[in-house]
Amino acid sequence: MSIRAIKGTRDILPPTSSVWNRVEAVAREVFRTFNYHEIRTPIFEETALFARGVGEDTDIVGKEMYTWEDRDGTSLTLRPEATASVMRAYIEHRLDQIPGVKKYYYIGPMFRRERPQKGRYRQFFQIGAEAIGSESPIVDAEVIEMVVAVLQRVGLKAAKTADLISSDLDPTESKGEEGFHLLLNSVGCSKCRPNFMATLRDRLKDVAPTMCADCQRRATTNPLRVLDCKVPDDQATIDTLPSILDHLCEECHQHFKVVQQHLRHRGIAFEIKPRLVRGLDYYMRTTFEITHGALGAQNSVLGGGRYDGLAESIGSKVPAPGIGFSIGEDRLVMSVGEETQPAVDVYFAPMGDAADALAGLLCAELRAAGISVERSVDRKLKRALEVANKMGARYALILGDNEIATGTYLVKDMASGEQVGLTRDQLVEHIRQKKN
RNA sequence: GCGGCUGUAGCUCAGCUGGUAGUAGCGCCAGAUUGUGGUUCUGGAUGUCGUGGGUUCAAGCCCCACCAGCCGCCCCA
Repeated sequence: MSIRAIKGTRDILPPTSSVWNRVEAVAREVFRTFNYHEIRTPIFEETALFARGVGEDTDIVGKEMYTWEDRDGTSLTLRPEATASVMRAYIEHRLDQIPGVKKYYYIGPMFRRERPQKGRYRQFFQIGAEAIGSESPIVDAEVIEMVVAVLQRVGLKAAKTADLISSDLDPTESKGEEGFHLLLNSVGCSKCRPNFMATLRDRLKDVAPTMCADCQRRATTNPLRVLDCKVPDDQATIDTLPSILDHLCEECHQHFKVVQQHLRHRGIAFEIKPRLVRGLDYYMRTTFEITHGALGAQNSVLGGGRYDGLAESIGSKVPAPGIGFSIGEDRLVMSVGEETQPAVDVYFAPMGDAADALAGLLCAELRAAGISVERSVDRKLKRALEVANKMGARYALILGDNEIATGTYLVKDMASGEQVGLTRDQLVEHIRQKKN
């Protein structure tokens, strides 16, 4: 058997690759308007970075990383996410010395060794952004506003949200299933979360035995996950469990309140979901997620949150509070849907040796004018036009002995079939005009 | 990592209770007189039937293992 792409990886081919390009271009443009700048970090790092940053006990670190030992014995890991790397770079280059809130974005592949499924790959792509250097809830709201802007600009519609706070997202435009849906929560801080965890564990001791097998297990391994259980019979019990939002300390409560206020000011619809749990240890206070109905089981398009303690956990002496998100680009592209690749402007068919000799320079001129050109290598005009048609070319450009004798170029509009003989000067103008 | 389903030409698929692969549709290639496509007509190419074993006189169809994809769980983007 021939060599194939390995499990969980894939080739992104045209025309789908053009959707990826568009999504990335839109993201970059939106980020620019919020004054975010690109950061490119290495694709592998010392394993310890992720172990400490993401958290030893998370599934990501515990069983999903691609880790190997380098020749000198250091343990290296293909990055499973980028926030830890951005923070590492921030600390390493003393970016805290730059005034104001530091804003970075990245686009690139991440690696997690999970069982592949639709919307979940072992090499997948994230578009993410981080705002570091401020604890202000205004930054939280702005980050969320920015990512919502990316989704909208890419053509997604907001879904009808249950406890909708009035909105310019125009929720009536789409049916609940189809659009995207912003979920918001606060998971507290190092002061208040332990209290909540204690009461939650306490309660679970009593109720867990009546719940599903998964929940009984989670009750000890990962109590927060119980809140996220989808088994119908468990829902009644879950409703009786304490909510993190009732256990926030005063600072966290205030912070969360202000985030919501600012989202309302901007008319961004959201749903508060006290059960929203994130799988990375570094999250605190604000967490959020956006789901999209068209995706199936892996319906989360992006997730994010605040990570004020991350810098310290990877060894920084200076605090570096921050908030960020990452978009699952593979999933975003899926929910955007297919698009057709822009067709070539001109399919150029030179016929005969004299035309061949002139062809190169003419192609160069057209391209220099911004016109895309495919030069035919077929000898027969009939064949050339067939190919031009199949490619969806807008124009066929014919140059043979007849044209050379009269000093013209025959331009054929493939849609209408009309042909005109033009001089060299008229040629570029003609094609450009109709191109717009 | 666990469970279920699936795997036949480039794509979508057919293949009856095991008998030696289908003129299938789309696509591709070549023709239907000399420099004109999109419609039409004619002809053609392509498959180690996911891979490797096993049962059988005989396997695309049955059994086992592996691989890959999809769906669900877990988790997350």
